[in-house]
Amino acid sequence: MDETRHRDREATRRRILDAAHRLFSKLGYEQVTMRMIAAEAGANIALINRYFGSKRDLFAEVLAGRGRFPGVLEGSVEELPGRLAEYVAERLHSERGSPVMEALSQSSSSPEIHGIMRDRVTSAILEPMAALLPGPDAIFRATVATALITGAGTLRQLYGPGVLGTPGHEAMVARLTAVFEACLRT
Amino acid sequence: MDETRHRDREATRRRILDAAHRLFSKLGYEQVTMRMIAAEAGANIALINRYFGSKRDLFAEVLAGRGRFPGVLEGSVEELPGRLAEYVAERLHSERGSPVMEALSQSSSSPEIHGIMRDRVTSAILEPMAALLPGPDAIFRATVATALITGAGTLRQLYGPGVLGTPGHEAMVARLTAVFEACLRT
DNA sequence: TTGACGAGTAAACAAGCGTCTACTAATTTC
DNA sequence: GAAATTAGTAGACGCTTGTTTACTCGTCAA
Repeated sequence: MDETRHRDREATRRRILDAAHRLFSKLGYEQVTMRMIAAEAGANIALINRYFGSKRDLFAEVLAGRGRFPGVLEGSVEELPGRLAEYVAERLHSERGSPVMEALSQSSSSPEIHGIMRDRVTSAILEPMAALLPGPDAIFRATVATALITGAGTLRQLYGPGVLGTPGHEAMVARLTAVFEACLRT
Repeated sequence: MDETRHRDREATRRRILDAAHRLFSKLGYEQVTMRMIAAEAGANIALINRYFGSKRDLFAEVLAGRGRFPGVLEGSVEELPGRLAEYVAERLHSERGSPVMEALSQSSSSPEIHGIMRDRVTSAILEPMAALLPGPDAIFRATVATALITGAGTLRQLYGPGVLGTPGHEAMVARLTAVFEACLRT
């Protein structure tokens, strides 16, 4: 009712979830501390574990909530390489990205969340992508494409926006489209 | 002279370096602790910093010492995609890998060593590979190929040896060769 | 107005980290 | 053989981590 009430469990919970989403996407699981999340959310640190149980559980909920591969996997298979190329080209010189992909590029070294990551990558990326692909070895072909996206994220993280020697946007998309076609080809 | 002497600075130094190499390659920078390195090397923990200065410096020395991309970049350009494909196929279902590549897949989220990693990837992989490639955007094309290798390492790390739905070795190499050709093509 | 409920808070917890100091003891030098 | 050198050791340092406990106090029903 009143939008000015000061003690709102749901609102606080969502502020924490949003803050965790932003920080995990940008920095990865390990680099983000509970205190950073609390500060970003403007909430007390004890509330995080009260509402989510643990850091690990919070991470799982972030992935579960926002984990759709945003639109890229929807549409015709013929244009899928082009959409993947656009996605990679964009994330090579911008800040934002899908939380699942960001997490995959940046949190894969934390054994604590391997299970969560694995399940999420499988159900949100690999399986849907493979389902689109005709022909044999669909899962493997989807895996190769996913590896390319992941590696691009890793290098983006390492070299910063712009990465190395990126040509113009169109040329870059053209090149990447050809590569994704090779990945996904029957 | 005598191979049984108990106090040998150089031998201990090398044991520590080897142990660090093994652990960093397998687990990544963050997951490896000084105490783990000391235990693996059979040396006292204080000797690590005495001989190498700090964990960061030790990591840098590991990368500097073993950082050659092992043979893959040597040979004809025409067969480079095939050699890269063999390399990726092998590391998809085995344990061993180049320390630079392993570190790249597993340590990229540690801002502490971004500078070290960046320099090493540039000088050991990207620049030598780009130097082999004729035509425009050589650095970018080498970057795409590197992204694929890196991403494969990340997924290997996440899913374990065998990864997902890998077909037979030959079919896998054939597919990957086609993809690398698309990456590197003029 | 009172009492219960619960959102929010402050502070501490144990554990682990990289690092460093003070020391022991083996080796070498004279 | 004594003294200097130095490889190796034990243990603590300060700090940060995720987590938890004990508490305050705003809110709402009776």
